[in-house]
Amino acid sequence: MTSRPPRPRERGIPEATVARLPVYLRTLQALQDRGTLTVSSEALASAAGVNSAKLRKDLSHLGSYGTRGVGYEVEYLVYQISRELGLTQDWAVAIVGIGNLGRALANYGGFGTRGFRIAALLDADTAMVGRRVASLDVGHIDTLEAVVRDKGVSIGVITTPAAAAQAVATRFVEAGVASILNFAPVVLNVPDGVDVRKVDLSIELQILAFHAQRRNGDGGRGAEPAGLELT
Amino acid sequence: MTSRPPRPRERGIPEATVARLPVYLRTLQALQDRGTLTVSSEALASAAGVNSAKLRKDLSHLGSYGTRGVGYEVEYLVYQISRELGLTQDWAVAIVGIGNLGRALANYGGFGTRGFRIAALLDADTAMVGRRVASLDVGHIDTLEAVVRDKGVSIGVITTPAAAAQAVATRFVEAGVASILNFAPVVLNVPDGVDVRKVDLSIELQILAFHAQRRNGDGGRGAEPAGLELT
DNA sequence: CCCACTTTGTGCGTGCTTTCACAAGCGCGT
DNA sequence: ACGCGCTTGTGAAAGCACGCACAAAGTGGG
Repeated sequence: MTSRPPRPRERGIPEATVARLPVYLRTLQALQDRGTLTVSSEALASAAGVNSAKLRKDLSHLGSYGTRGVGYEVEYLVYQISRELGLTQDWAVAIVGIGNLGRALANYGGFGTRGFRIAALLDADTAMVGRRVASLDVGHIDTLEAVVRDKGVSIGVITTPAAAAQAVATRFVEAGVASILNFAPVVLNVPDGVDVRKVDLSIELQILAFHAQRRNGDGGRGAEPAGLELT
Repeated sequence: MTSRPPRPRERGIPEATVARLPVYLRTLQALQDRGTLTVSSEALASAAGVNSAKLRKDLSHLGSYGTRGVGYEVEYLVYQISRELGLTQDWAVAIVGIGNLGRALANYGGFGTRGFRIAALLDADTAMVGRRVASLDVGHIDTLEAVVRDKGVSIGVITTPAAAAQAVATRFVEAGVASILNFAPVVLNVPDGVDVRKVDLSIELQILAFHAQRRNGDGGRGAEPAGLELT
């Protein structure tokens, strides 16, 4: 029953492409640090771990930024991708749930290179409130709305226990945050127009386990311990 | 095609389906905890945040475990999915890189419910080696091969700085670990047959930023359709 | 100026994913 | 026993994504 207005798909850059742009960007920045000035699609694709045709098609969605016979100018491409991803502006991030994971994220210095700034840390535990983590004072969850408003937070990160995640998400949304990164192992329910991405360790492990089981003898049992052969 | 060891296809469950099974599993376990005995595809899909037709098709790849007119028996389905994902056996996990993130993972109690067991923590920093984290003694990275062999490690988790990740991955592979979960922001280069999954915070943030920028007035092109307003 | 060589940008075929729509099955009340 | 209502399982269609292969476009040498 989503009576959403027509989805104009707009200037559609395919979602699959968007997901790869950050990888290209990082690869290009590594090249830049090494002083590389231009790079061919073949070389860049190889470094980014993708097919070169796919890379060229991905980049073609941004525009024609390459030079035939030469390749792409690294610096220029870095700028174009950054701009497309919105990294030329400043994004204020709030992290809710300052447990082990929340602290790890807060201290993760290169929080994705530039563009993102951790503006606030919030927790429900009064024993945690007031403590200083990563050069920020941990605030109480009750101040979420004020913090979002005063600090201009536009991205919310949820690292709370599963039980608290939905409530935090709802408060984020009602406070006007439309981008949420969820580390809690629950499916968040949010209104249309709010963008939720989830990072889930146990899901990744389970997918690995599935393939590992298939590689081994499969069946219901564990078969032999890890296969010893490779190559 | 070259000579693939056993069978390349077997009972091909689509990759997209595999990625969703853990979500269904978790949702079912939540229902189970609440005492629910059976669930319809509609209700389960809603709770898992997917379309009910998709859910039914996904489950149909495992077999016909539902009852028409009734739905799915929760407990039975939990078992079937668990078995398919390989969670009925025990997976020994080694975490390399005991920084903030590594510690967070080590302490993350419900490491994805049952099925996974953290068997070892390794680090290159001698100041960290010997310390006790999450009831385990941190070992030195040089013992990786011995630990993998002795503890039967089949899944490696990399939480090192980017610069060290590739070397660790290579050592894992050569030690016989064919499943790697990588948190370091680099593209890992591994031989065929090794399964690498990556979890990358900054990539997720950048994708969120892209969509957020698009929701707003956009940064490069004013392609904003009429009637897009919020608050 | 022309030609050989390099590399981009893309049309097109192929295969995977999602969604729709409905026949087949199952339980229950009568 | 029978039919009604509900729900699964699945063809079929539509939509995406991927990768090949090649024309177009640019560079550099003679």
